[in-house]
Formats: sequence, structure tokens, C-alpha cells
Amino acid sequence: MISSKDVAKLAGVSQATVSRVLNNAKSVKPETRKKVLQAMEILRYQPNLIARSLVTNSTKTIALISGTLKNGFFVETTDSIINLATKHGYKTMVYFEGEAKLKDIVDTVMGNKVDGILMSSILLDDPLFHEIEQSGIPYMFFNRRPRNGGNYVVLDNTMAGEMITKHLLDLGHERIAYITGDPTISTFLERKTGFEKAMREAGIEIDPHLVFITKTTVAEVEKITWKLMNLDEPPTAIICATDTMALACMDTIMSMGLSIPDDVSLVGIDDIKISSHRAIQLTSIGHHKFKMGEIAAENLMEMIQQGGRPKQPRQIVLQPELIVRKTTARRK
Amino acid sequence: MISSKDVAKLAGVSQATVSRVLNNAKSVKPETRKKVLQAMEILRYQPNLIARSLVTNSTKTIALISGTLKNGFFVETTDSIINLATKHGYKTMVYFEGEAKLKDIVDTVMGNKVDGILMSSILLDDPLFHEIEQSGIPYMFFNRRPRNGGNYVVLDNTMAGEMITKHLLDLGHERIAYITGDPTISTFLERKTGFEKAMREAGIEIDPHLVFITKTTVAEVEKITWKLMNLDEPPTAIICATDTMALACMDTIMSMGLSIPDDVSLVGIDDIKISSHRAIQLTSIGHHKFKMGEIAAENLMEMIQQGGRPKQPRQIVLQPELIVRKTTARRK
DNA sequence: ATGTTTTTTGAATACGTATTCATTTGGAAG
DNA sequence: CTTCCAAATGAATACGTATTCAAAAAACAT
Repeated sequence: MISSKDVAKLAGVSQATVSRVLNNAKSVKPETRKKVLQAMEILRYQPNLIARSLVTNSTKTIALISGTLKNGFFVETTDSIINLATKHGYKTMVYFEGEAKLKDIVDTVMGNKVDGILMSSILLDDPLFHEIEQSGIPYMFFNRRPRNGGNYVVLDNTMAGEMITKHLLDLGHERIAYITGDPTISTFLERKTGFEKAMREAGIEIDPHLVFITKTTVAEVEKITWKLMNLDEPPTAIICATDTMALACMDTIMSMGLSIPDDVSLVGIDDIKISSHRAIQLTSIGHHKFKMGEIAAENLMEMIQQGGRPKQPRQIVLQPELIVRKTTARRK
Repeated sequence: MISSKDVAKLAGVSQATVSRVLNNAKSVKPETRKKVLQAMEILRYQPNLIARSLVTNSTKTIALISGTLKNGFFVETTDSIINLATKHGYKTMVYFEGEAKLKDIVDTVMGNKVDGILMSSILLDDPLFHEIEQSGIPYMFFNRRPRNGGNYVVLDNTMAGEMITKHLLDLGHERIAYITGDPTISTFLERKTGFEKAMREAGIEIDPHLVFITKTTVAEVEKITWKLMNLDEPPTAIICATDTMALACMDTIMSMGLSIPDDVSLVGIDDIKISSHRAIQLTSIGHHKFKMGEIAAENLMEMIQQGGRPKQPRQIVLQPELIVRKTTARRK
């Protein structure tokens, strides 16, 4: 490998000078700068960023630890985040939860001295939160958040759950099914809380046989949907905690020969891209003005540029918005 | 930051010994190993992977330079690749084309001494190909390929274009529109070649007014679709070069109040996940047995483990498969 | 006890860069 | 032609680790 030393030798200067032209230091004679640049050209010199990082203690890298791309929501955030990081001149080290223990991922990421961390994969009461907090590395959680404190950007998920439920109640539904993921995740817990609140306020008892806590995979949602629609008294409406789950649910319902919303109303939360497709038209809850991924990334960039953590934690809560499409109808 | 020197001091040994326990060297007395481990524990020592990389000349990192996640195809490959890399203990540095010049990205990636490169973003005649080839870093292209040589995994795109066209011809269509992206990309060029071949063999003249070369954005596809369906004599079938484009096309057609396949047949290529959804049911071309992302990543891992480039280039061509769903029908 | 091998450890060095500090160069002022 | 100052450069060092080589310690045989 060609090093700055090689360049120095060829240009007849010291390695220090090569380093100087590399960093556009002012005090280098135009003449020698030219010599050095020529030598670089000739040797096709590429500075070793690893070595640079070691001495500057900055890697120009952020870590993204995200939920799976099987969930369309994370597709959109991943896309925004990486593009924004690239635009700012940062590299992005990406992990999706599932393949490795989260603790190991976080440790690796820290060992790599990233300049910042963007993370969705945090539980309500997660020991990792303290590890990250204590590390001193700038970070933002997005979509999910720890129970107390921390920097994050999330949807007002309780409100979201409440709004989507009220929409169904307004349409006259009472037998409403609810399919959700792991309640140790803030997103799922809060959305469900919103659902329960709306039902309680409407004075309607929740039928426990209509509430399912499950993995968010297509296979699981399929299974549950099938069970649900084969009940003696099936629900007249189904709420899925995410659009992605709702999509799987819709697929199953249609494959059973039933139609939406005639036989059953269906809603999700997140308002991912495909939900607005003319062939899907899923009623959902979104937050149309801002992209959550960009907000997370931009805030992280600010923190990094300001050289560390903010005095006050950044806690950004986006207001939900009901988007009524074609999968919900008045109860027959 | 805590370094191995600090650990050494606390444990009363030399830094070399700390390094030894870190790497599970055999020749270290159990007793001293324990001392060192305890010191690490107490100081919450995390090895600096940057420093390690500098000396070992291996970063345990691969770079993924991919097409945008707006294309569902790349969502699936990105997911597979990152998960597989993580499983193998590799970090993944991800870039999407668009935000920065590809040449700059490649240079950065090389400066970072990645152990391998996975890249979809390569043109048929791309100077970057030689740069990558000469760098000596193991790499695999996927989905697209350079014109001559290189390691890659692709679909047999010519065959794919041919098969999907024949399917429409078999259904009696003759006025077939074709919407495609940049033909300096092998994927688009080859699929179109396949289309032309099938038409020629069927003895049907291609109407140049029905062929559009365009950007692959939703907005562009929308515009073209709208033009197409407002023609005096609109096509009876449309081929989009990718499923993602077909999805945008479908959306537009439906929003014009037309129905698929009654008013017009529609097909794509790639067979992405959402295409099989009951509400979409897009006829497409896929390669069901293998996931392209995994193949690319697995081959790269092998190259890395074998310590470099293969003697023979790895050129893997997947056989396409027609998947008939509900967006194609016999011409009226 | 002595010599001999084997195991365990430490000192020194390398990796490629940025940076500090001292030295040299060149020019301006006298 | 000196003297002084600023500009330009080089030598040396640090970053945190792995590794080589030599030395010390331990184990073993005689």
C-alpha cells in the first residue's frame, strides 16, 4: 500500500508536509504543494482513513441500528438516514436487529468509535440505554424510546392508537380486534394504550379474544387473521399496530374470499408509502409534514457538530394525523 | 478513553499480555489471564477496533453500494446482505447512489480499507470497474454488471425480457408499450434487448411511440403512463422494466379510472415481495429459488476467507421464471 | 544441584496519519 | 551587510493495538 511516506520520498519532502497538503494547511509553499500533489497523482495515493481516525479520534461514521426492512416503515427511515448522512459526508454503518445480540452490536459500534448512533431498536426498560447514555457518544432513538429520558423522535403513539380507534367507533364498530407486537416496545405499548383508552371512553368492553400480542412476521399475522375471521362472531373491524402488519392481514382476508371493507374494516398505523397505492388504499395514521428518519439524522448531525450531547435531552413527539382511505366503512 | 495500557497497569502486566488475552493467545497463564480479565471488567475496557484495524490491516467491514430503497428489489437485497454480513461477524457500510458521486464513494470505501465490496451501482462501461478491479479488494457486483469481465450475480435479463414479452404475445397482444430506465445499465439494456428479440421473432413491428426510456421515479412513470393511456390508440399491454415501475404505472392507470387487466395488461420484472400481495397480483419475472443478495454476499465472504480474488471471475447468471398473476389477460 | 527444554512474559517496534516544536529559509527593515 | 521576523519545513512523537524477539521463569531430566 502507498503511504504518505512514499509520497514524501518521491516529492522530496517530509511526511509532515504531505500531511499538510492533505489537510489544506495554509503554510505550505504553492510550489511544494504542487510537487506533492504530483507525487500523489503518480503513485495513485489514497490516504488511509483508518490511520487518520486513530489520531484524530473521529471516524466520520455514524451507526444505524434499525428494525428490519421487512417493515416498510424502516425502509423509509433507512433510506432517509443514509442519504442524509452521505450528504453530510458521513459513512453509515448499518445493522438490523435479529442476526446478532443487540448488546454485541452496540459494543462493536462503540469499539469502532463512531461519531454518533441512530437507533430504533430500544426497549422501554433496556440496560443498553444506560450503556449508550454513559458512553458520551451523541445518539438519537427514533420510532421507539426508552421509558425515561434520552434523546428521541417518535410519533405520539398513544394519540395515534386513540385516533384510529375513534375512527372505527365513529363508523359504528364495536367488535374491534387488535393485533400488536411486543409490548416491551414503547411503540406497541402506547398504541395499545390509546386503543384501550378510546374503547373505555366509548364505554365499550374489549373482548379479550379479539386482542393478540404476537410477533410481527407475516406468518404470525396470517395465522391470527385466519383465526379471527373464523370466529363464530368475527370482528367487524381490525386494527393492526403497524401498516406492515395490516398489509399481511389484508392479504389473508382477501385470500379467504372476504372483501374489505364490506366484510371487515381494516386499519394500520404508520402510513407507509405502499398504503396509499390505489390497489391498497389502507386507512392509517401518519404524520405527513416530516420524515422521522430525517429528523433523527438531522438532530444527530447537530449534536455531533456541537461537539457532544445537548444539555437538555432532545425529545421530539410528532403529531399523528388520520388518513382515511378505502379499507374502512360504516358497520353494516 | 481506557486503553490496553491502562488495563496492563492495573493488572500489573505488560500491554503485550493484555493484547494476548484479548486474542485468546495460548501462552498465557490462567492465573494472569484472570487478573487481566478482572482489570478489564473493572475499567470497562473496550478494545479500540480502529487501532486494531491499523495493525491487522483488516477491518471486518464490507461496503454495500446499492440502488435506492425506493426500488423494492434493493430493499430485499439490502436486507439479506446486511443480515448475512452481520451473521458472519462483519460490519456493513452502506451507501445508496444519488447523494454523492459514485467515484467519491468508492474512494472513501477504499480509504477505509474495507475487506470487500458489494455493489449494484455499476454501468456497462464504467471507469470505476477498472478502479475496483485494480484495487485488489474482493468484490461482487449484483443485479447489474460491467460489459466485460468482473465478478457478478445477475438475472438472465435478456431471457427475462424475452419471456415476459412472449407471455403477452401469447395472450394476443401486439400493441405493447415498454417503459425502461437508463440503457447504460446492463439490466435495462438487456431486458429491452429481450423484448425486441421476442417482438422481432413474432414478426411484430415495435411502435417507437410506445417505447419510453426514462428515469425510474414514480413521477416520471406516472407522466408516461398518463401519456400512453391517452393516446388515440393506446397500448393493450405495458411492460415495465421493473416491478417498482410497474407499481407506479398501476397506480396511475387505476387513478385514471381504468382497470387492469380489462383495459390494459401490465407486467414487471423482479417479482418483488409486494407483487404477490392479493391486492396487487402483478404478473412478473422472478428467480424463486435463490435470493440474489445472499448469493452476492456469500460469494464475497468466500473470496474474503480465501484471502483474495478468485483466479476465475465468478459470474453467476440466475435463470428467470415467469410468474403469471392477475394483471395480464387475453387481448379483447 | 545442574543443565536443558518449554512456557510465560516484557520491551521494542510497526501500522499510517496528524501535530507539536524546533529549525531553516527567505525576505524586509535597518 | 546585519538583524529580525514571518513563513515554510522537518524531526519527533502520539494514537492503541498486534507481534517479534529476547529474557525470565518454570518445568523437567539427569
